[in-house]
Amino acid sequence: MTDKKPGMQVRGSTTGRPIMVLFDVLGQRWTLRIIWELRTGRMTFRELRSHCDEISPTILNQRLKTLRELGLVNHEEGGYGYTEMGAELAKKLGRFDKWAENWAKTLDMP
Amino acid sequence: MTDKKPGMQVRGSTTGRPIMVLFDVLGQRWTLRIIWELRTGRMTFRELRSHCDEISPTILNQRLKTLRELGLVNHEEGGYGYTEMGAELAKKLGRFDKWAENWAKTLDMP
DNA sequence: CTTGACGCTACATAATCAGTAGCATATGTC
DNA sequence: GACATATGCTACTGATTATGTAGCGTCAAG
Repeated sequence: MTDKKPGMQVRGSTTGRPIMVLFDVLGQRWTLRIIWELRTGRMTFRELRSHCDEISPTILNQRLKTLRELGLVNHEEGGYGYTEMGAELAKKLGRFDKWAENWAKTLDMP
Repeated sequence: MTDKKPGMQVRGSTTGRPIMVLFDVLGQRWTLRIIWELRTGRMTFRELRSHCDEISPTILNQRLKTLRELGLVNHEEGGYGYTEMGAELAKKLGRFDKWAENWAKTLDMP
């Protein structure tokens, strides 16, 4: 089911280029959100689920499985959380927050 | 159809927080890829399509519509390309490339 | 032996995506 | 004017994914 790994072919790319694999994975619904929510620390499946607005457990589980296989998230004492690489990625994503605020302003926004 | 704008509610978030809107949009299939492919410059619908591995025109059009409404992409002389904000976003995404290469290495990879 | 939290699965329905065909407009060529 | 070509895009059908709700099996505590 989860057979996305750098080096393998992914939807829309026969190269297996890591960035393509990454985009392919992040381009799945909820993945970005899940990574984002974990920024506040480790949490259980159910905690994570409620942080993600009660996302369906089916999807949450699928995403966590993928993220674990890709070495971005793990599950140990304290619940789900980042691996080292996962933390790096999350840090990068964090930088979008400020940008998004500005972006919102350029769009005539609340 | 495309009613995603910062300040509005999106899937999984009642706050309309810009970062959530962003993640919601980027979490749609092909969106990241489309932004990525435009990095080499403006191109026509059809050119863009072939850069994206012949993505269905239905989807491409939907995504472009959304990206245009969100002020990230526009369509003028020379074809589709970034707006100012779009270029900023793309630049940020570009930084994932190197990270992804390293990430791939940590996963025992080609 | 009941209670509660945990990680997760089953299953049916709804939303989204994909793939192919082809239209309408514009531009250039003869 | 008739014809070819490129462009942006829509229509339509079938396949894939996501959603939502219920609840199971395990474990630790009371």
